[in-house]
Amino acid sequence: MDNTQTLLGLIAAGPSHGYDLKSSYDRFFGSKKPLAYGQVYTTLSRLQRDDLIVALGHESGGGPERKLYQITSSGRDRVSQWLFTPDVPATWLQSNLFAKTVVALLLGDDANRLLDLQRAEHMEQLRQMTQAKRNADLMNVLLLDHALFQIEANLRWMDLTEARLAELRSEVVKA
Amino acid sequence: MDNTQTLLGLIAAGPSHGYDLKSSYDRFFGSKKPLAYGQVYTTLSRLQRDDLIVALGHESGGGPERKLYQITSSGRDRVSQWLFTPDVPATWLQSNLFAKTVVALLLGDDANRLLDLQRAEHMEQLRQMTQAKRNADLMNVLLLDHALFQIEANLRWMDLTEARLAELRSEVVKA
DNA sequence: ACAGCCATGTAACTTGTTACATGATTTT
DNA sequence: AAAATCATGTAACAAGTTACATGGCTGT
Repeated sequence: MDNTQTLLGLIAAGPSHGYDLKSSYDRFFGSKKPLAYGQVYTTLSRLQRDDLIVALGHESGGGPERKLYQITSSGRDRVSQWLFTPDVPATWLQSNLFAKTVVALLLGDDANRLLDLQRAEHMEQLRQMTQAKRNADLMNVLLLDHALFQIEANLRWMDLTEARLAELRSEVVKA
Repeated sequence: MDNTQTLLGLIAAGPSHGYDLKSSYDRFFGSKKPLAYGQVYTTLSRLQRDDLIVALGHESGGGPERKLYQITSSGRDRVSQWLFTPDVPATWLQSNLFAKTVVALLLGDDANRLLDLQRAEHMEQLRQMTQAKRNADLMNVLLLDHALFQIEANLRWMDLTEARLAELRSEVVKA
């Protein structure tokens, strides 16, 4: 997902320090997949090295020392470029689900079993996320909707694939 | 997508060497996102180090030296575990598209513009992939179908999100 | 006094990317 | 003879994960 760009984007919204960035990040992008502190501080030093952010100096009043970082104009350009450059398709063509299915077919292994297991997991996630949407704020509803749409797309693909398994098996043997 | 696991899966299908694995990989998983040789050989040495594969010795007859690798029983276990352990939801909750949208909202920047650009790119990909399906073998049809379903899901999410932008802006300001 | 949170960082390790270097064989 | 392809690898770097180390402030 590119944590570096996302963090830079958060700094672009206003000067901040590592600890705070980590919690903003987690708040916006979900309790699953929390950002590690190790990641935050190493990323910040790289951003500073590349002149995309600058340290505003230490703030020590009322609490532990905080290092405030502010975005530079160069950093602002970078964010803008990131935002308005649409992602290329490579992303959509790499899928664990597809890779596993291919390998299962190559091994003559039980591709049906794999697909059934994945389907069960997808259904369970569908259930959980639909449930979670009930108490979520608008931002999290959007996040969950995105995941829900993807899950539904995967389910449709699995149905299609399972219907074609026999054909696929002969295709793989040929290769 | 986890290249390490995928390569191990390909070796599980039968002993092979680096060069050959790279081309199998590219054939199965698409011309976009070709696997770098650097990746192949470093991955192979790590797999060997971890006793997931063993070298069958050099084959020098008729051509350059080739190092054949074979999967071990430990490696076979690993593949099996990979295949039949369904992916967890974290994957579906991290999306560049979502991250960009959030950052655009935070910056008070033009989220509409971002979504329109992404939509245009998605439509173009939809067109290209639909076209590509015409001359594709079954395996590639499956790959393309997977991407097409994802693109459609993203398009639907973008529509939904755009319809909610006004609401979202006030939500973000509150935060 | 102690627990819990705020805050920053380093070290070791894994994975992935790009570029470079080398040389043999096959095809034109 | 030259070009394309087969084949293996190293070096340098970027990014991500986990674990560890440190210390100050706040609330009970």
